[in-house]
Amino acid sequence: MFRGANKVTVDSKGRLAIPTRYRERIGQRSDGQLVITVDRQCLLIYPLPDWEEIERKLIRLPSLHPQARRLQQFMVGYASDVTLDSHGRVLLAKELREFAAIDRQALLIGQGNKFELWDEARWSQRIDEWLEDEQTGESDLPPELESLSL
Amino acid sequence: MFRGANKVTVDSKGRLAIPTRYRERIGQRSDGQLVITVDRQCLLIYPLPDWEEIERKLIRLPSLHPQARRLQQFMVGYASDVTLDSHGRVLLAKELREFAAIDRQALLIGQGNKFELWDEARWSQRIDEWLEDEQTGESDLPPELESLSL
DNA sequence: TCGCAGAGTGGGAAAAAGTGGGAAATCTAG
DNA sequence: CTAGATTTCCCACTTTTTCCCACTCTGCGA
Repeated sequence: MFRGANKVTVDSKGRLAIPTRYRERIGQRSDGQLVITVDRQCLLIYPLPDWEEIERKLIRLPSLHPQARRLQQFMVGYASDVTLDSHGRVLLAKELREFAAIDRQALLIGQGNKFELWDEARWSQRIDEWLEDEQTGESDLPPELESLSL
Repeated sequence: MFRGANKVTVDSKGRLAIPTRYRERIGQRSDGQLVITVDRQCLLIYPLPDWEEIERKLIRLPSLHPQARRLQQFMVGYASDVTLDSHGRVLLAKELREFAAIDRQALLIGQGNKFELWDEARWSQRIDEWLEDEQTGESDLPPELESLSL
């Protein structure tokens, strides 16, 4: 399981160093092969085998449903294969950096079987939104959440 | 599986360079032969064998059904055979370029067994639509999507 | 406190990919 | 049959990518 948040920097060539503590696990799981794709506002980073499972699920969705089609289009469409280089870095394609507005400072957030990669500014904006929503009590939670005990 | 987004440029002669990482696969699958046809807003690029399968399916559709007829007409009608040249480029027929409003800057989007080719401006418009819909909570998702865990 | 080791960062050079243009070949129309 | 136009093929230049090396920084132990 990947956990924890790390500040990371993307250098001028678009390279991103994966924090060392994850490298061994990634090496084991997929021989250093990762797939990076887009979410609404951030990028998602999967070990190759985990991605392949997701991809299978996506492809099985009904392709005439516009929302499903769009999800396929974006997630599979942007998915890019990368391999860790000799220093444990991966190259973020320009298209991905543009999509997620990632310039230099970013946050790598462990999320179980994947990572999220956020532009620093967007992330803090998101924190603000979260706190605001809590304030104004925007809480029509789905039943699964209602009964969740933390 | 083809995946990933690439910025590509169509030169003044209408030629499009297929990114190298796909070439080997295309060479194996169809000896460099591709079929390019139209979708509603973009072009579709299939390896020849995959296209032939699609074509068979299309032709078997009930030809009295107006929507099916139209799909046949456009997809089969515009389908054009191309071969990779010595530098891995293909020639986009003028009719196809006009149909999809592809002028110079375009995006090649891997979608499993095929590619989509979008005019750059149209594609970013599509991204905007996606983000908007998500915002406004247009969520009559099909059950397959509701329960999808990424 | 100093120095060493591991991690992170930046940059240079070789190689590969992308791009554009020209010449030869083919086609079309008069 | 010929002249013009279009297509096809190939070559050369430019840009990007990739690989590798070197320097810096931080944290830990001596």
